[in-house]
Amino acid sequence: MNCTEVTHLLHAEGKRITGERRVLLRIITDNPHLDAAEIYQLARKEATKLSLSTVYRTVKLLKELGLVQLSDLGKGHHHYELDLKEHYHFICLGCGKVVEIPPISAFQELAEKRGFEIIGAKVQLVGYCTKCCKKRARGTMVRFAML
Amino acid sequence: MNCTEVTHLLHAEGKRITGERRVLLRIITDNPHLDAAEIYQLARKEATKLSLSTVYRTVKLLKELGLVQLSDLGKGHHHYELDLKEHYHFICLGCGKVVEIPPISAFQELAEKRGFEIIGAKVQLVGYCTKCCKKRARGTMVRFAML
DNA sequence: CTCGATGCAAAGTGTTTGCAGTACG
DNA sequence: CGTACTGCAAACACTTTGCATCGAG
Repeated sequence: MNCTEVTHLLHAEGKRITGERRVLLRIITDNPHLDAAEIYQLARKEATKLSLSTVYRTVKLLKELGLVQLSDLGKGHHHYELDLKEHYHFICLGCGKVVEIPPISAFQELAEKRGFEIIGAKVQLVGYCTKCCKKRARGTMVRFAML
Repeated sequence: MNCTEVTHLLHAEGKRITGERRVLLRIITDNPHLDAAEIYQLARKEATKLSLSTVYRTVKLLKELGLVQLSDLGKGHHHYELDLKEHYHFICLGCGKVVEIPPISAFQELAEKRGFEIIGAKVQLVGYCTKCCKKRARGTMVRFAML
């Protein structure tokens, strides 16, 4: 789902394509994991008068149309991701980095066995990235085995 | 990780085991996906004077010790889940039901290949459950193919 | 032109914190 | 008995809403 497609869908839904929306849609389709404040910050560079309300209203609209999904990657507030087709993330507990990982194909069998219909998959692996693994190996012990 | 184990760990960390914490720990270890308000509501049945602050403080404590994980199952606010070892959820877009599904084993290879260390996995499949699939089959068309 | 979209400020949520009193260890 | 924990209320951060105005269709 790219910017143009989203715009077409909005239009098809009878929504108006305003300057603000054009800017917001491009930013949201270009960037995978932004929160409202980050979208606002980027948008203000192009549409200087744009308000935070409009960011929220646009994001809410996209959410209602099923084009965007809320996610909380452990940062305590919402991030927005374009559509819910597939999201495979590895989140590093050491540095907080979020890395995209390739999809895993084992889900469809499960759905068939259970009579579910799977629309999207969201996988979050949590752990330590290569760099933080090394850092931890040399560093002090962690509190518990599980941390 | 059960209630007793969590209590032991708290104690080992030099934390005090108060009446409030006993109640909260039991509720949190017994229930997989509660939010702060729900924990509070349940806890008030046993500890009538317990405050919402204490719920938040306890949950925060558990989070800092790595015993509980925040998650946003698309409801717009935080739910708390005991530890981050493994969480496999199927979320129904029709009725909002959250179903536990069995773990998938394909992650470890990935980690080895990339030099990651995986501590926990959180998988959210999104779609329609058996009941809602049938309902949809008879019902009206949805807005877009993707919804 | 008309009605949906916007900016602004004010109101709502959910969460955190300061402080004085309480009770665990 | 000291100090970590608690309840309460006030502060805070993020999100939503009411209203007058603007502008896409």
